[in-house]
Amino acid sequence: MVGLAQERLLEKSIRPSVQRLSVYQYLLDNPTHPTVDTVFTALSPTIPTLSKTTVYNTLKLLVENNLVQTITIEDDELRYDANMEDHIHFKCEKCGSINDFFSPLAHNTTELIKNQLSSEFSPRKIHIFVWGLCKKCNKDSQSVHNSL
Amino acid sequence: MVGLAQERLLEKSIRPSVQRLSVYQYLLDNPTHPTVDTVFTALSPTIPTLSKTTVYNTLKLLVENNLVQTITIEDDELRYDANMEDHIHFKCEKCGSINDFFSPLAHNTTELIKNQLSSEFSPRKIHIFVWGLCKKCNKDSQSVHNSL
DNA sequence: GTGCTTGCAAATCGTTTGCAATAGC
DNA sequence: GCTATTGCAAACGATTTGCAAGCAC
Repeated sequence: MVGLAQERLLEKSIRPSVQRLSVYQYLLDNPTHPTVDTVFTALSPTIPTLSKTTVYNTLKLLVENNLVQTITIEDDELRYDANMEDHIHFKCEKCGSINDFFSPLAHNTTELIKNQLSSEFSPRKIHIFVWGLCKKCNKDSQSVHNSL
Repeated sequence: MVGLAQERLLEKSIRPSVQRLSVYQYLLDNPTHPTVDTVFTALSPTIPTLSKTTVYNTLKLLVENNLVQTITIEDDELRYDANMEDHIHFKCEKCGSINDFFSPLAHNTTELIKNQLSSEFSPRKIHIFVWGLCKKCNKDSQSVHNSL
């Protein structure tokens, strides 16, 4: 049996080297919007010769082939996401976590914007980013309030 | 008469130095989502002693005081926007221009997302980015098609 | 005079580039 | 063997930091 990662690479005529498979598989397994450094650090033990350049090259290749997308929710570094479905990204400004929302809202909103804009423009990709407090941090800050 | 820029700085207890007023006024006058470098280059002739560090410091200060927001529609550099209303940013992937949409769509979508998420989270800021072809580039590419 | 602001220079850090070594067909 | 891929080292560029000089109240 051939893995999903390998299958997708072959579909795009990308030679499934160990490095490429590992990077792509890592993104598929970890929908945590990792940075280049996170991916590199995570895979280094398994592939001791891995270089950061290869991680950069591989991610660039995957993005160009629409297997992975870049997430620009941070001011200072790029994140990567192998999930290509319409979804909203929520970043907690307290704990820094980035979570996904796959509700119909995300899909419907994306479609709505696409349709409204498509009379004049050709929208290709839509990203919706939300910043605020996540469930946990929200609760924590309420507890603090209550305990005062 | 005191200008709008100065008024807003004073409201936030920010000392309205020449540099700060110039940077903020530039953003108010040029809703083109400039980069740090663009702002610096534009103001340098008027303020010959201006340093890029001051532009960085000033923009950071304005962002912290909610007078300006950062736009992360580019993979590799930050842009700044003094317009704090709900609006959608559209980036043309051909000519690179970034345009605003203030349609009810932008406002309503933002409100919708805020409301839907607010049962569990505390959303503070929402950005909607759209990539594709702008009106002009869209027309150009169609002309090319027709002439084939 | 004291504290805030500015601006130069150096440092930092994410990312890209050049190029030689390596691996796969 | 030839081409694609990898990975090291150097370069690059945006941003931050340290700190001394200048400015405002």
